[in-house]
Amino acid sequence: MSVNAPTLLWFRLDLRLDDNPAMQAAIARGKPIIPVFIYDEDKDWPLGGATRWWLHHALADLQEQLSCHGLKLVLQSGDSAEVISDLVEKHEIGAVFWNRCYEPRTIARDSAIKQQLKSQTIEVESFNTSLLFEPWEIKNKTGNPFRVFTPFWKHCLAKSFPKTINCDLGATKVPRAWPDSEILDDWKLLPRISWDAEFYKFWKPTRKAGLNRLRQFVKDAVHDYGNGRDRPDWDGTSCLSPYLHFGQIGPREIYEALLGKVDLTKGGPRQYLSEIGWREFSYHILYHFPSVPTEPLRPEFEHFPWEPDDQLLKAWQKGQTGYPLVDAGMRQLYAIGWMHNRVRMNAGSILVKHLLQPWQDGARWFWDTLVDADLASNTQGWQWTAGCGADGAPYFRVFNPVLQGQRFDTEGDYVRRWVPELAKLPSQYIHQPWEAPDSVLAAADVKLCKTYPLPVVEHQQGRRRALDAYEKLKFFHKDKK
DNA sequence: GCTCATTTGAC
DNA sequence: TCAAATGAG
Repeated sequence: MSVNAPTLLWFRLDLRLDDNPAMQAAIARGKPIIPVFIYDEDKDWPLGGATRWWLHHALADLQEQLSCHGLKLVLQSGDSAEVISDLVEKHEIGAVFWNRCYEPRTIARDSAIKQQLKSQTIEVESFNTSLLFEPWEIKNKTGNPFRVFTPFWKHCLAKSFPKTINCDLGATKVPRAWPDSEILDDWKLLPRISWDAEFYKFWKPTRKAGLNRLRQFVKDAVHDYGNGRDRPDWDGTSCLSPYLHFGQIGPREIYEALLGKVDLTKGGPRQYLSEIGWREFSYHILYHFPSVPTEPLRPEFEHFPWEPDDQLLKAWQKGQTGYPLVDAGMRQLYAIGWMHNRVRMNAGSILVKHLLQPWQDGARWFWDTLVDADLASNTQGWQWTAGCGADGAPYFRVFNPVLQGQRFDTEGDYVRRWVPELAKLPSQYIHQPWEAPDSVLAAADVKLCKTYPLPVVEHQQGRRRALDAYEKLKFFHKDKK
C-alpha cells in the first residue's frame, strides 16, 4: 500500500461537512480524501418521488460545499459493496470511513462491507452523527430496550448530551487523481412531469437554508411551541424534518442551537426537545424490533380485521374523504411533500380507524410522498396511530376530525389554503360543510357531492365500527392466552 | 407483585 | 370526568 493511500469518505444520510465525525477522522488521518455517494436503491423501500427530489438538491449542495475545499463528490450507482471494493482496488484506498445508518437492511449491508474491508486489512470505521444516543446504549434497569417513550426520554435526559464535532476543513488533502463520477442529472432524481413547482416555493433543500430555518425557529417559534406545534394554520413548527432525515442538519447541532438561548427544562423548548426525543425513540424501536416497518409491534394486531379497499384508499390519497381537515392535509402533502404533524395524526386516524385500511398502506403512501420520509419516524407514527406500536394511543381514542379542525384550525384558514373549493364557506361550517344550510352552501359555491364530497364514512358510524373491531381483537387476544 | 405514570381526546 | 392497558421501577 502506498504511503499516501487515500481515505474513502462514504456519504449516506449525513450530507453535511460540519459536525461530521467521519469527515473529521478522514482529515485527521492526513491522507487525500475521496468523498463518494453511492446510489444504491433499497428493494424494500425505494426512494419516493419527494425524497428523490430532495436528495437531488442535497447532493448538488454537498458538491458545492466540497468544491470550496478543492474536493469533489464522486457519484456512483449500484451495489454499495461492489462499488466500494471496486474503488478500493482501483485507487489503492487505505481507509474507509462513514457515519452510521440504522435501517435494518442498511445495518446488515454495512456490517458485511466492514468485515470484508477488515479482512483486506483496510482501515475501516463508522461513526455516529445522526442520533444523540446509540440505540444499543439506552437500556432500562432490566437491560432491555424501552417500549414506552416517557421513561426512555427521562433516561436520556439524565445523560450528558453529545457535543458537535469540529471539523478542521482547512486541513483536507486532495487526491492526485479522481475516480470517474457519474453525473447527478443522469440519475434523474427530479420528476419528469413538473409536479414539483410548489416544492420550490416552500422548500430550500440546502444546508444553509436549514440552518437559517433553525436559527429563526430558535429565535421565534420555539417559545410558544406548546401551542404553535398544534396549529396547522400557523408557522409554529420547525420544518426541519427533511434536513434531519438527510443529515443536512444533525440533532447535536439542534441541541446546541437551543442550549443557552432558551430554557430547555420547561415550556415550548422542553416540548420541542422531546420531539427530537421521539425521533431518537423511533430509532431505538426500529433498531431493537427491526420488523416494525411492516409488522405490528403488538402481535395480536396481526389479526386485526382490516378491510382493504382500493377506492377508499384512493379517496384518502387524493384528499377526497369529505373531512376538510384531513383533505387539506392530504393535498398539502401532495403539493409540498410535507404535512403538519397535527394533521398527520388526523389523516392517519381517519384511514386506520374510520376507513379500516391497514396502517401499512398509509405508511407506504407517506413514504412515497413525504420529503421527510424516514423509516424509523414514519413507522413509529403509523404504529402509534393504529395503536399497535410502542407507546400507542389507547384504542378508544378516536379523533373527531370536525372537533380537531375547530380546535386547531379555528378560522379554517388551513382548509381554505388547501381545499380551495371550500374557501368561501364561513368558519362556522368550514369543518362540516354538510351541516351548512343550503343558502350558505349556495352563497359559497359549494355543491355537496359535486364540488366537494360528503364524508366517505360518517363519524359516529366509523368510530363505532373501529371500536368494535378493536373489541374483537381483545377477545381474540384473551382466548389465545 | 405492587405502585406509579402515561404526546398529541371526547362521548 | 372518563377510560384502562401496560411498561418501568
